[in-house]
Amino acid sequence: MARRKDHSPEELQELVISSVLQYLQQQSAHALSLRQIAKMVGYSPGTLINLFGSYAHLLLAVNAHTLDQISERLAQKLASAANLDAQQQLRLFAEEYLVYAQQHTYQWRLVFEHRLDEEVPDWQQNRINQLFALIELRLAKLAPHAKSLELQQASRTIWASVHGICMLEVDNKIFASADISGLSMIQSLINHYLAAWKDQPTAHQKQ
Amino acid sequence: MARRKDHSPEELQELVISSVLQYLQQQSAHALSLRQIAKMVGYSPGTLINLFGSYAHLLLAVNAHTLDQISERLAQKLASAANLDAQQQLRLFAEEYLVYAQQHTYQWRLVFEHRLDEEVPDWQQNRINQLFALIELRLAKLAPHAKSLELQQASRTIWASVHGICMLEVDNKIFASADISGLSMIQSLINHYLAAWKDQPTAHQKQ
DNA sequence: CTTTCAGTTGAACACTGTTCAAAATAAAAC
DNA sequence: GTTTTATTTTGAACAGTGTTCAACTGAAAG
Repeated sequence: MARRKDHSPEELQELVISSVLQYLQQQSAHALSLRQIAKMVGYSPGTLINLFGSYAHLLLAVNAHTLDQISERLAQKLASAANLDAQQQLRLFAEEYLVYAQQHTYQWRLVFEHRLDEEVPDWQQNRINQLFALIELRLAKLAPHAKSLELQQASRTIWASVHGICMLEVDNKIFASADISGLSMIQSLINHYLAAWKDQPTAHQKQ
Repeated sequence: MARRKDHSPEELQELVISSVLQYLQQQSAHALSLRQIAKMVGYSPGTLINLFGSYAHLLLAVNAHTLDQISERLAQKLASAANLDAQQQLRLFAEEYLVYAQQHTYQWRLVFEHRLDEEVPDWQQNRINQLFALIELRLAKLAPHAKSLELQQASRTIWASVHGICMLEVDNKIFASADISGLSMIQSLINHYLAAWKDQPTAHQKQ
């Protein structure tokens, strides 16, 4: 059984990834399996392992796709808000991240739930660093005299916080009054944190 | 094969949980299995299922233990800092949460990675709500005129943010200068957020 | 002593990801 | 056009998973 002219290796990769992405619109990746994907695309499990190396690497390829989608959407959002001031841009940035997590919950979750035994590949880290660069650019406008270390500190603090809020939202772990949502929490975070930070990028910590 | 007088059901539960906790000091729960646990305690897999209902519920019992440990440590930390002002208490509270996550990484992760098909049981949510209450008490001291909704909003925003920072730290996803750590991020978050919040509990959002 | 009852087990089931020799086809050589 | 070579694909086999359940054992009740 040699190459079936149905798909080239590249086409098959695309087919697999888009099939999984479609599946993740309805159900969690926990309910998925390699054998199930193989049936979906009409190939055998072994073929998919030849193609991706392992099931874990197949999911990693799916996650790469997701991270690209997120990057693109966030960049677009920023581009469409070029006329706003830096703080509002950062708020929209965070809000757009939340919207993506809400609209593609299972897909978004898989990125952070899936653990490779090896360490995270460089290209994945590069994608994340690009996002940090977008944030730091706006922070630099907010506090022109802030040092590089202070920009890095703030960008990572904000991103980790926004991410944490999104996780709670997506897991339905908010459990408070109906007036409290991921959206209002993100607004509270960005507004309060930045209000203090832009006047004092260095955190003075009283002991 | 009837009751072996080795352990009563309650004793066996304790034995299983403490065995799993011990295992989680060294390795991730992903590398664990029901059959493995059964071997560790010298019983058959079926016995453990009879006892806990399912493997998922066994892990849930482990998580209950972890949440109790966390609650206790946080409460102790607050008790030992009763002479400090509310903001410093909240900082220590968050820092202690981070320390726990660092010291019991696999155990801490399991709490948030493990998903039950059913919804989260009430007792688990109650444990979390108790922690929120501790936070809101300090927030009320910081801003005596803040309304209940504003206290809830702030407590959840802070907790979600701190949690997000801990996840990044534990996953080694910080990747910046050596001067940036989970600890410094938590200090930055608490100091900046609270500095602005206590003067203005309501987040005014400019659009 | 006999019956009842609850705790325990191992075999069986349906699944999982992965390996690999064999089979099938496409491409290359003749 | 035929044969050889190379490559892609597969299904069976393997070791593992959680779960079910009939059968068995030991202790307690009558």
